[in-house]
Formats: sequence, C-alpha cells, structure tokens
Amino acid sequence: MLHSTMYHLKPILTSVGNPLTLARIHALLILTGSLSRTPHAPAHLIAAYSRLEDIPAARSVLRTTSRPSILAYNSLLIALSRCGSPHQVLSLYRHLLSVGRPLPDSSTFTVSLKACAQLSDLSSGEEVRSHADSLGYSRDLFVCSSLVNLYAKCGDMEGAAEVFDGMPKRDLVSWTTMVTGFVNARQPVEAIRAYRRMRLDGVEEDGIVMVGLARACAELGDTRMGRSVHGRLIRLGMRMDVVVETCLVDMYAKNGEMEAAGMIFDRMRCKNVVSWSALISGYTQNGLAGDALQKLIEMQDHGFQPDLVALVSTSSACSQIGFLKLGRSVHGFIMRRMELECILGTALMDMYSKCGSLSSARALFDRISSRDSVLWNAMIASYGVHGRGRDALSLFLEMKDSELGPDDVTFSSLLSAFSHSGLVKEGRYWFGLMKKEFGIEPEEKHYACMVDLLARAGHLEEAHRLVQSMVIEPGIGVWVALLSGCHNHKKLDLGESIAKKVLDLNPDDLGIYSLVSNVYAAARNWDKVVEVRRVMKKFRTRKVPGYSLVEVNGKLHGFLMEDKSHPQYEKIVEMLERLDREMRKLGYVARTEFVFHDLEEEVKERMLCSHSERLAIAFGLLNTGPGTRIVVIKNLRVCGDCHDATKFISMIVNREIVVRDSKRFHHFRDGVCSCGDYW
DNA sequence: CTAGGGTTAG
Repeated sequence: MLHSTMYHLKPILTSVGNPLTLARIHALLILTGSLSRTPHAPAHLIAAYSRLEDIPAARSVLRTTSRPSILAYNSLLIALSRCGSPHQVLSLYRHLLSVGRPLPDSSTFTVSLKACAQLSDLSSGEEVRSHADSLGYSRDLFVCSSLVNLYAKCGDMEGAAEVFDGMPKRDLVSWTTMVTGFVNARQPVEAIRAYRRMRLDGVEEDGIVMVGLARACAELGDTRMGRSVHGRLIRLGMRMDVVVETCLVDMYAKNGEMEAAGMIFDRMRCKNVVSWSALISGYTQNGLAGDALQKLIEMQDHGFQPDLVALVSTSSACSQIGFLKLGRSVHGFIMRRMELECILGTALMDMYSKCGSLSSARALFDRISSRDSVLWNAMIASYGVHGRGRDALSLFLEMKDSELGPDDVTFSSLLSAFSHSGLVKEGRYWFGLMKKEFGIEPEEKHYACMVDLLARAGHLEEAHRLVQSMVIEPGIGVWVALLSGCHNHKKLDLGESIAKKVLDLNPDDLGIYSLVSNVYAAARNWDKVVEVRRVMKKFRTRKVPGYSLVEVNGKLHGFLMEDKSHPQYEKIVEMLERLDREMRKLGYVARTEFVFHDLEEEVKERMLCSHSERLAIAFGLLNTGPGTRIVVIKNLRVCGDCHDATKFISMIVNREIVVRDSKRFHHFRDGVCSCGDYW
C-alpha cells in the first residue's frame, strides 16, 4: 500500500487540490521515510505546494530536504517565478550558486534569466549567461531564447539579435521574442520583417506573435495592415483570448477607429481590467472624453476597479473637458489607495492646469518624488499656456541644473511660454543657447515658437530672416506664425506673399483660411478673398462646431453657438443684453469682422452675442455666487470680439473669468486680460 | 519532463 503510494507519487500529488489532504500526504511521506528515499519526491511535493500557492510550505520542504536535487530547486524557482517574485528567484539562484551543489540545469538558467529580464537587470543576466556557458548550455534553445528576451527587455536589440542569429535552431517562441522586442524598441517595421522571416522559415504563428504584430500596426498607424492581421486571426480560426482581443481594441483605437474598437470590445466574451482600460484610453486619445467617462462608470458597474491606466485616461479626459470636480476625486481616490507615481502624477498635474488651477498643478508637481522629463516639460508647458513665462523660465533653470537636463520638448515648452508672455529677449537668448550649449538641433516646432514670438512683438523682419536662415524646410506652422504677425502688425506686402505660401501648403484648418482671407482683405486684394472664401465653403460642411464648457457646482454644462435648447436660455440672453448695454457705455464696440458670413451688421452683432463662450460665461455668472471664479473651456480659438467683451464683463461684474481656448489660457480680471491682448 | 514569447497610460 505504502509502496504503491510512493511509486505513483507524482500523479497523486498532481491531483491534490486540498491543502489539508496535501498536508496529510506530506506527513505520511515523512513518517514512512519515503520523502528522503524516493528520488524526486521533494520536487513533486514542492510543485504540489506551489500549485496551491503555498510558497512558505514549498520553501520549508526544500529547507528540510537533506540533499535536494536540482529538480527540487527548479520546482521552487518555477513557483517563485509564477507568483511574480523575480527577486526571490534570483536570490534562490544565488543561494544555489553559493552552495555549489546540485549543479544547475537548463531550466534553472531559463527561469533565472526570465527573472533578470523582468527586472531589466542586464548585469545579473550576463552573470547567469556566463555560468550557463561554462556548464555547456550556450546552444540550448530555452537558455538562448531567454537570453534573447533578456537583451530585448533591456532595450538592447543588437545584443538580442546577436544571440538569436547564433542559435542552432529557432522556434515560435524565440521568433516571438524578437518580434515583441522590436515592437517594444519602437521599431515596428523590424517587428513585421521578423514576423515575415519567421513565416518564410516555415514556423506557424499563434495568438501571441499576432499580439506583437497587432501592436506593430498600432504603432505604425497602418490601418490596412491592422485589418489584415485581424482578418488572418479570424481566417486561421485562432483561439481569441482576452489579450489578443484587447490588443485588437487598442490597435483600432490607436488608428482612430473607435467604432471598430467598441464593436470588438462589446463582442468580447471575457474582459479584464486591461481591456476596459484600453477602451477608455482609446476614447480619451481620440478626444471623446464623454465616452471615456461613460465607460469608466460601466467598468465599475461590471465589478472592475479602475487601475492606474484607467485613472490616467480619466484624468486626461477631465483635462480635455475641464471637469475639475471629477479630476479632484480621481486625485482623492489615489491618495487613499496608493503612492502617487510619475505618470499618473503628470496626468493629474496636467488636469489641474488645464482646468485652470495652476497653483494646484504646481503643488502636485512638488509632491511627486520621482520626476522625469515628461513631468518637468508638462509643468513648464503649463506655465506657458497660462502666460507665466517667467515662472516657466525659473522652472526650466531648475531642470537644467537637475540630473535630467532639458530635451527638445523642454525647449518647445519654454519657447512657447516666452511667446505667450512676449519675453523676446529671453527667447532670443535661450534659442541661441539651445544648440550651442545643449546640443539640441532646432526643429520646425522650435522655429515656429521663435517666429511667433518675434512676429507678435512686431519684429517681422527679424522673424522673416530667421525663417530664411532655416536649414530645414519651413513648414506650415512657421509660415502661419509669420503670417499672423503680419496681420497683427499690418505688414501687408509681406503678408500677401506669405499668404500665398500658406495656401500652397493646403492647410486643413479652417482658422488658417480665415487668417489668410483677412490678410487679403486688409490688403484689399478682393479677388484673392473670393478665392479663399470659395475654399472655405468646401470646409464649412465638415467644420468643427464651436462649443464651450463651464463647470458649475461640480456639474459640467456645455453650450453650442446660439444654443436655444438650454433651459435657462431666456435668462442667459437677458443677462447678456444687460451686460451689452453696460459694456457699450464703457466704450465697447462690437468687432463684426469676426463673423465670417455675409450678413447685415446688426445680425452679425447678434451672432457675436450668441457665441458659445458668452453663453457659458453668462450661465456661470447666473449660477454662482459673487466672487466665484468662472472657468470656461472652448474647443476652438476664442473669438476676438468675445475676448474684448469678456474684459468688459470681468470689470462690470467684478469677477475673475478664465477662458481656455485651443491655444492658451486667458485670465480676465478688472477689465484686463493676462495675455496682453495677443491671443 | 520542466523551463523561454503576450494586453492598457502622462
């Protein structure tokens, strides 16, 4: 009886699903002495304990075994690896190494290398490698593919390729390692090439390689190839698991096809937190903040707590629509549960800034302990869009002296901050040092900031010379910056020639056509005005409607132009008419040039009054107490007439009014705007 | 006969 138990130890231990039964068998094995006599008994027992996720018991078996076999060690190493403890894997491996016996085998090295890869610990990995080499495992398929993975995870694709190319034979797993490695190294073209080579090698694909391929398509933004990957998965009748389907959702989302992404998501039979987060981030990244928030609620209704990624996307959705109340509650949720790490910290910082609370943004920035350059750049950019160029500069100086140092994005943020604040001297100075001191080659975006800065300040010749001095071909951003400078400063000759260049570049932005049209109109070049208007007409059908959002008492209210559907519409109009009368007494004159329709002056004036930003401001004033700050978010540029009007309104009602448009923030107070009227 | 390859974010 006992003998037969020992003989069939493995099948029995494999099937034990009950801790108590296992403990009884364990006791029996000790009592009969078969634990020490049967060669692989400790290994099987350790495996049995680890299947029940009882790592301490598994450990104690190894500890109490007098001369454990390598299989016993491997069982525990595999158990530790499976429960996600790479540090413990490595320390057990080192223990084994220090004891000197038993000798490690291929599995030992494979599991240990996996742990190194998970930790991105290249130097430990190379120690394991030389140990494996010395014991003759340098051509082992498993050891080699683990090594390929190690180098890939550490971002060294050359190292990975070197091991890969030297392998005696390659299988699906090692090919997949290369494909995925290239994707992670942001070399999607190489990833696809590796997949093709694999197919030419006669290796059949499975779902896991296809995940890599789908991600490569997402990274490339190649919708057609993405669809063909999807089609191939279906044609080959591959088992679609959560991971594969989540990748497809993400791929379609990244290619801007949210309908397709949503459809695949809805049809998924099994969803996890990651699938939900992928969907939510898809909506956010496509500018569909409302859908993102809707899905966040649905996710919780389905019993999933949002993870870090979902919270990042939620914060970003709040930023888009100025939903401070919800953004704050995400912040609170985090503070109660976890340490504020860098990525979510950046998203929350950005949320406070974009919701108009620059001081909260800075307070959050100061609380994040491990700051990376994305966070620094985002904080500098926040100062910039709020028109706080000097604060941007002093933060930049702090960053410059930190270990990180500025990068190309830092300089865009800084130069754009200067241009929003009119800090011309500072702009010239730091733009000059950018290449000389920091070795950062100026790109189109940097030139666009500089041209904008100079042109706004009226230094049009200097701006023009800068454009002409560019080594790279100036793009539309640079020309538009120069053109709007010409328009503001009535440099009509230069303006007309730049307008032509802008038109030749076929802009896809209606705002640019209005600018061009206005330049031609100012130069009395009516033929050209007619021509541009004709192009604009084609756009009108697919023009983005202007809307404004305002948060009142924690609820978000949206307004479209001439939005009569709003329950308080009558009261809003009444308010605006009253304000209009007072504004006129103070010297306000309607600037009807901001209406791009051919209408009677009076009709134009009424249209200006029904701009969405005005409705939102009036609604805010009607529904908040005296002294409350009003924050309005507008999706397009704020109209110049509304800008003027808001200055007057801020004075009449004695309120601080903050308007965020597609470019920057305008802080209105006591009849003055922080942007100095250069919007 | 065990081990190696996979999903979401600022």
